[in-house]
Amino acid sequence: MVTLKDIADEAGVSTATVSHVVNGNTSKVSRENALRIRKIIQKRQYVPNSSARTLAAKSSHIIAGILIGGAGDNLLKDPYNAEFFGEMVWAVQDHGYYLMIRYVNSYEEVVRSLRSWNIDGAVFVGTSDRDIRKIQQGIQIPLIFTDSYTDLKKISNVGINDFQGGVLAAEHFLQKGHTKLGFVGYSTGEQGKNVVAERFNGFQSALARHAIELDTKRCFYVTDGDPREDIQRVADVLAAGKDTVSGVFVSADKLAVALLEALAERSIGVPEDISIIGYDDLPITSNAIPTLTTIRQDISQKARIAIDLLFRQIEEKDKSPENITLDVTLVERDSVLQKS
Amino acid sequence: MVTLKDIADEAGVSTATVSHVVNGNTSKVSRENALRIRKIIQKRQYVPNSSARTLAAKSSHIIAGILIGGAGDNLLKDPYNAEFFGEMVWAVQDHGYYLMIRYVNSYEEVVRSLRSWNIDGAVFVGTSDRDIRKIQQGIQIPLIFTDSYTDLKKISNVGINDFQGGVLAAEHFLQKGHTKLGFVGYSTGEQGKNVVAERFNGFQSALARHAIELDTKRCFYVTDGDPREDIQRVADVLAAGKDTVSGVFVSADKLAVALLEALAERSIGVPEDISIIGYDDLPITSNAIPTLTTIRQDISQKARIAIDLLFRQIEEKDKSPENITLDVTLVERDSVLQKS
DNA sequence: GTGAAAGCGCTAACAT
DNA sequence: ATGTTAGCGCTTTCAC
Repeated sequence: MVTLKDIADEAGVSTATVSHVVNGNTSKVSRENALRIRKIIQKRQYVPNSSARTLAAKSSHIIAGILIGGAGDNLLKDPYNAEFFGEMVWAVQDHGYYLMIRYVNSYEEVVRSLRSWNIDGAVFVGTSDRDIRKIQQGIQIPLIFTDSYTDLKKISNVGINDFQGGVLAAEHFLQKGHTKLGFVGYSTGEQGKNVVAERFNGFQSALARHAIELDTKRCFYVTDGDPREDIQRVADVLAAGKDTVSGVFVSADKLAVALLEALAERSIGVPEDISIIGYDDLPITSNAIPTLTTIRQDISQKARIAIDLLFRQIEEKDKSPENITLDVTLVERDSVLQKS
Repeated sequence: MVTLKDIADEAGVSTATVSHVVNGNTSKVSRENALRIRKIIQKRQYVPNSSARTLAAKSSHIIAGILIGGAGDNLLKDPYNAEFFGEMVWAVQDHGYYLMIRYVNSYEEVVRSLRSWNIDGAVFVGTSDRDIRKIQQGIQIPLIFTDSYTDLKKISNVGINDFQGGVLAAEHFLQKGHTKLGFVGYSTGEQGKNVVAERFNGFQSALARHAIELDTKRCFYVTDGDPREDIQRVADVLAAGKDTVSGVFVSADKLAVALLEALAERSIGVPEDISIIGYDDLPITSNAIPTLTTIRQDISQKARIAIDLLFRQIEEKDKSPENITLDVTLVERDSVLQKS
């Protein structure tokens, strides 16, 4: 293994000089020396040892991508996570950093890995409010959370306008002549603001503005994880009372597609009998039958902004936390019927 | 920051003793000391510094997941890669290791990152034969490649029985009464054995066994990257000569789905006019219209086996390389017509 | 069973 | 502009 010292010896200079060259500290080294040293580095295929660097400089140039979820689940198989972290990879590398991907199910674990590797910053997906508090306490490097509605003022977050998504869905239904509406969402089990609640609130309040009430009997919450069974139940209720509901806003495309299938099995036509609007605009929406009208969020953009934010915080030591909210749009496809 | 030394001081022992405790080297420490030290570690929330460890022990406990591809592409957005690497994450963590994900487009870059971090082992997806040679030379840690057909004897590889997949497709077509067949595949630009060529060979040779010739005019190769345009061309030819082809074997589901759409635009019915068999069994196949009959490979299993192989090589220092081939199966859906 | 001490490869403060 | 040197936190050999 070729070390800094080897290069220094061969060049007849001190390790300090070589170190400066390696780190592009040109102002401290003479032209000739710099050039000569670079040549030797090239020739000997010298690669700096990142561990030694980290140890001495207390900065690893590692960014952690943390996914919170149940043990054993393939978290990246979820198209949302795959796009988000997949986009992060280049963004991180473009800054000359390395990306460590970590699945965790306890905050202690997060803190341990972050500390152990002298991680310079981390981006989280799937964090609950409880965890955010604890993680924030245990660690003092830049941390970016996503889709969080915690009231902790000092956290940085990138989210989308979930409320507005609900509004868009409501307005689209109204515009198409639907007034008997329902809602299906994941139940997060969390109190207070959260992604699902906001989507619901936006939906409900836009309807209220038009003096339309959302029948709570037509609002369903399904458990996260495997929603298959719950969705069957929802489909049953919907099928039974199909005259009482003409449009359903579903808080996630994954759920909406499952509902589509469950309704098809019960010979309920979409959009003839029931219209559906999803959320996220995952790739599956264009292959669904019918193709799904949905609220689109730009996942890749979210990832890039998360990394931008992160590096701004890494560079400007005590930058104050930011909370960024991205816009969403409605993508019209074939799952909403135009009523005469 | 709490260090080994802090713990040692508080316990009134040497750092060597604490180090042994941390590393579970119980045989070298008295019961009482071990217990007491563990308590202090717990109380002080001591977390070992991985960089220092790596530097001293020359092993980082980092595994690299390397994806080769064009700059800028979101490689993890591809469902195959997402499932493969997503599955790797747990497998790696279960062994107490960390996963670094890296997109690269040159072998020098691979070698640099691997060396820089003292990476203990790496798994590759998307490597070309040329690269494998060079990477192999530049680095002497356990390396696992996937889907490679290089003739280098000393590399470890996990692949699938591509040839057999082609055979299964051919037999299925024959069994359903199809004899006028075609093929569509990515052109890899590589000479010699490769995934696409093997799938084709299996297909062709199974047909040959039944004295059926594959018309080269009905075999198409499309460029990797964005195949949209090429697929349009293929669809045109297929549409024009639709009486001369009744079944097409497509070397990848992604391609098959694109073809499905292109044919639909030309009012060619699948499977009424043309039957199609894909390859991979990606999730999209069940949402395609019609649902796609395809050759299934178990991507998660492949990932787990890759990691198994890797750790066996890491543990048994000079284990000889292994080349594992996994079976594939045909999943029958609705894209192949039963001819009377 | 325990401790002393020599590194691992690098950075950065300080001296020249 | 360049060199000297003291660590960074840990592992590991060797002596006791």
